[in-house]
Amino acid sequence: MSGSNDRPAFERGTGFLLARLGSLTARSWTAFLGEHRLSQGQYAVLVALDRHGVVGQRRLAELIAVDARNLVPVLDQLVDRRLVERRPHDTDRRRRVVTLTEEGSTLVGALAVAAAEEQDRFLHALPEAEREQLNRLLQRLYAAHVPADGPE
Amino acid sequence: MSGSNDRPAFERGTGFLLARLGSLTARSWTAFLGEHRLSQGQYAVLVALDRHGVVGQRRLAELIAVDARNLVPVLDQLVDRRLVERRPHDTDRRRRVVTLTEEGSTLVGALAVAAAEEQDRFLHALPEAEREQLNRLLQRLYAAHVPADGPE
DNA sequence: TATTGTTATACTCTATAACTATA
DNA sequence: TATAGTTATAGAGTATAACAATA
Repeated sequence: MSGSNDRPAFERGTGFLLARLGSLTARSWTAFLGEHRLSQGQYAVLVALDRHGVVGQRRLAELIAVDARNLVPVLDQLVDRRLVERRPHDTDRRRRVVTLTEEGSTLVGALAVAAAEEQDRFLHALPEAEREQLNRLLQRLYAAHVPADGPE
Repeated sequence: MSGSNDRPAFERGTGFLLARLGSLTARSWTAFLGEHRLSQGQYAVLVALDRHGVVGQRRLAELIAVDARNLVPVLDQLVDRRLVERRPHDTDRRRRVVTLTEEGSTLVGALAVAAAEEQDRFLHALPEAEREQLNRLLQRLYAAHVPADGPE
């Protein structure tokens, strides 16, 4: 007698699966990014900057759904490697504006193909149509939890 | 000029979304489970045991897709709270067999409704049909990465 | 030799509290 | 008074390396 009881199957609940699959995906990303000496958080910053251009740290933290405090050491490391720059804001002297350097931009571009292949490996169990379906659903869910691209 | 360039939108890639949404889901679970003094890992163990019954630690680690070494302290805590028991295997003296206690089983049952509500809150952006679609896709993906229910 | 469980250790991610300098 | 960035710190998740007991 193993493998069934009279309770709902939370092990198959969407929330449970999202958390576990997120963990597995993060592991996969970590292994892949480690080859380029990047953490998941660092890569998230690079990708977000590549898409959104110049932003303040607060806005950047929102964009990648991490806490602004935890963003500080991540940016420190990226600045050390000259992949991003922190510069003072033109008018608001509280702010420090973050941008990709030439080198950072090049790295994101170079990783693009390999990252796509890595993703394909992880999704190998799903045929193309289902992958697109999954992607659309995840985009909608993500948009509901992360503030969209706004002004400034 | 912000919000577009000529590169593929990795920020919207499935792997990226899975990792970020997994993180957000884990945060949501952590906040919810914290009210019951449970970590995500502890809850994963309880749920897995509730479904699969008596298993060894190696098999248990596989079932919830965590490393067997990291399972040790998690089980220690659960044993301290008398939610699970570790007992010697009947014939193989290397093994220690893990089971839910009466108290652990009761707790999982008590959390069932609240956990379902928590999940609904997180998925509020998707209508029912899409939620089921998402759940099916995630189940298939999860099954491809985690060994299914086997003998013993 | 291989397997089960374990310890020690380190890095990443996340969260709470409190501080500074500006607005 | 509120906001942008920061520091210190702690807990949880994951990973590598190495070990004892048993098969």
